[in-house]
Amino acid sequence: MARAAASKTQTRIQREKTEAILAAALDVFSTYGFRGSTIDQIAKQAGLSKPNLLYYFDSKEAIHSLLLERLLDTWLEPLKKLDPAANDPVKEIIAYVHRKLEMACDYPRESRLFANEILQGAPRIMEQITGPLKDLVDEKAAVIEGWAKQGKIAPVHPYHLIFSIWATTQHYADFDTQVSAILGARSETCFEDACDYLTTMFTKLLRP
Amino acid sequence: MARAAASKTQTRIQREKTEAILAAALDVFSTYGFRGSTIDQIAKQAGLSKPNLLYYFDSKEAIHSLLLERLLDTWLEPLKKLDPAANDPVKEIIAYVHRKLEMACDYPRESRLFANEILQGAPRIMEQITGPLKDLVDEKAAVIEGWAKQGKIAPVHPYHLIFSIWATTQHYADFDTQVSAILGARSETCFEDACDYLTTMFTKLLRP
DNA sequence: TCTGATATTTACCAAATGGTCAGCAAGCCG
DNA sequence: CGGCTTGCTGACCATTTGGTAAATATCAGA
Repeated sequence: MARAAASKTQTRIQREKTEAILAAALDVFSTYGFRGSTIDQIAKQAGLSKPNLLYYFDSKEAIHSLLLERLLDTWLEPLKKLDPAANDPVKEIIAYVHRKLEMACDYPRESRLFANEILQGAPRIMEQITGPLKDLVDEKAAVIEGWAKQGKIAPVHPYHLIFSIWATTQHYADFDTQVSAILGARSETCFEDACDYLTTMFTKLLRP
Repeated sequence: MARAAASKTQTRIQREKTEAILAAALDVFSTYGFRGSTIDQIAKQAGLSKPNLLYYFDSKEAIHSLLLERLLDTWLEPLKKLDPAANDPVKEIIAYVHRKLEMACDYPRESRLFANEILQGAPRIMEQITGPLKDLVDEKAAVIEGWAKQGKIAPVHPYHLIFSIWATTQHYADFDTQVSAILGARSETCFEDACDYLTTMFTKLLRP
């Protein structure tokens, strides 16, 4: 626990500075990964000196952990909202795709932070993956399979459906550099085009 | 240029050691990214001392550059093979998906190396992206658009089609940790399931 | 087997990095 | 204002890191 955060009631300055640090850390970690990032870099980005930053957080790892911890909740929210009782399952899944795409476009740094962590073998969030994340996916995969058995959507492998939704949506955040470079001027309508494209793709796939 | 590699004819040892180094470097770089990897780590993995490694390569960056350079050719090959004269465009694109998926599964480290580089803003391969890669994609996107206009495939945004193929196939290499953790025992049939799933998805999308 | 080229090691360096500490400065509250 | 807590800094430290230099060991060919 950080010295400053150890007290029960945070002061105004504590709140402001910790948030500034986390914001800066998100920038840096999402770009360079954990090992590729330095405290100095984060401190500079946050407008603090290194010792000052370390007054608020005990270590580099502590910042990273807190960031990942906070991330996972937000990250799972779109899938959590998938309603098993929806009366139009195709629309419900498409809505999930839209939420996911929006999240990737609104929070690209979060997406990259997550991608970096997974790429490196998820050393710091493996428990979260095999725990809450897996549980949620298992649950929702069962829902999807149920819909398929009832003939409400076309028969698809539920896990690979989820993977393909993750892959296609997060691609726009994680590989943004590449996407922008290739689209050039077309980048301006990228989000709308992607939204249309993915809607079509998953609708065609899922319509019974 | 590395001292050892400067000579025109490489000796047996030079060939062996450079390959060992590149193999080790691929392992390390693909996991930790450029900044997160150390020469010591690579040297150890290759069974060499650090100075000995630096006898073959001038710097950490030199190894990384050579790796990326070699990578891009292999990486673009599947798309290059997309035949504009194919008489069944849907099948032709599906075949491309299969080549891509196979490549992701056979060369996951290469996929991750590339992913790491793009995630970090592609500082070392931006020219390759805006150059050869973009040119190839532009060319093939035009082919796909042609097919769509002729009614041979359903009308789709050609660039986003390509992105979605990249995203879905590379996902199995880049996010393997996550995929395996979630599938658990189901991982064994992952490749076949993914192949089936993607075939269905893209066939449904593209069939006119 | 001798010799020159190639290969490898030991010892080293400067810079960067994660982190600490003692002391000084600012806020806050009576 | 005075005093106590909170916030911040500069100097410092040990370790790691990328990289070098010189000395030594190994190899291939005459």
